[in-house]
Amino acid sequence: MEIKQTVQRLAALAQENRLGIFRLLVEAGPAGMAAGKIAEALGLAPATLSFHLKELTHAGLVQARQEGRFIFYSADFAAMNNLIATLTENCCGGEPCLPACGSNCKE
Amino acid sequence: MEIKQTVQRLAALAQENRLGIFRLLVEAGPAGMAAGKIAEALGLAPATLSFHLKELTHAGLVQARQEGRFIFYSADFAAMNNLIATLTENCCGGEPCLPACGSNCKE
DNA sequence: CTATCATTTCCATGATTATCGAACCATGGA
DNA sequence: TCCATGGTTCGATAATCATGGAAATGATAG
Repeated sequence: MEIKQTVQRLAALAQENRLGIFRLLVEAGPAGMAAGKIAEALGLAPATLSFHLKELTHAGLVQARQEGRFIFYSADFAAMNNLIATLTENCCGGEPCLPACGSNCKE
Repeated sequence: MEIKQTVQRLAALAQENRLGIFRLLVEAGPAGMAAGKIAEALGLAPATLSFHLKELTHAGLVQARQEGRFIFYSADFAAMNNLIATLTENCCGGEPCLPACGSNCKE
């Protein structure tokens, strides 16, 4: 992954509200969540939420899909994978410095 | 890992110069690298480098150690592990959304 | 078409960040 | 002690970011 893109994605997640949004969307799964619901869940003003969603979308970490009058946002898991893979390869000396794959690898 | 700390570490890496510094330090390994060498390698003014090193140190991603007249900075691999683990658990729906541990898991 | 609801865009504001020259502090050798 | 060298802190500046009210847009139902 391009270094510029890595920085952009890290920056997108490096903000409390945006990280909260993303975590919520991960929880929500591929179906995603309407903008209004997100705003409600996190107590954000519509304009503020929109601003953050734009950041996340622009970074490629979330996707938007219109459904009726609502706009559903969902996490882009592949993008997140790429980011984590890049960090692992690129910032852990080639070999993952993880205790190898956390708790879910060999079980 | 605390969410505040996660945000702080993401923010520390979400800047081109700082990501560059960190990658350099990962390459340098546990021995680390003197501040001057980092500045030289990345073409940063001393004050600018110092500013970024402080960010990284404060986020717990790098460690400083004085050696003679030099100050050696090194990547804190454990901290990076924690960050990646947190992102994996927390932002990939509990189960890592990675194609499972990249290329290095089962080999 | 119009009314209405969901969301975005526009705009202003305050806060934070990045940069770097200059002054300062610390260490080790003459 | 005094100097040279390696780094940091201070201070100023410009740029970017976060926030939310108000107005505009887009979509749908009636």
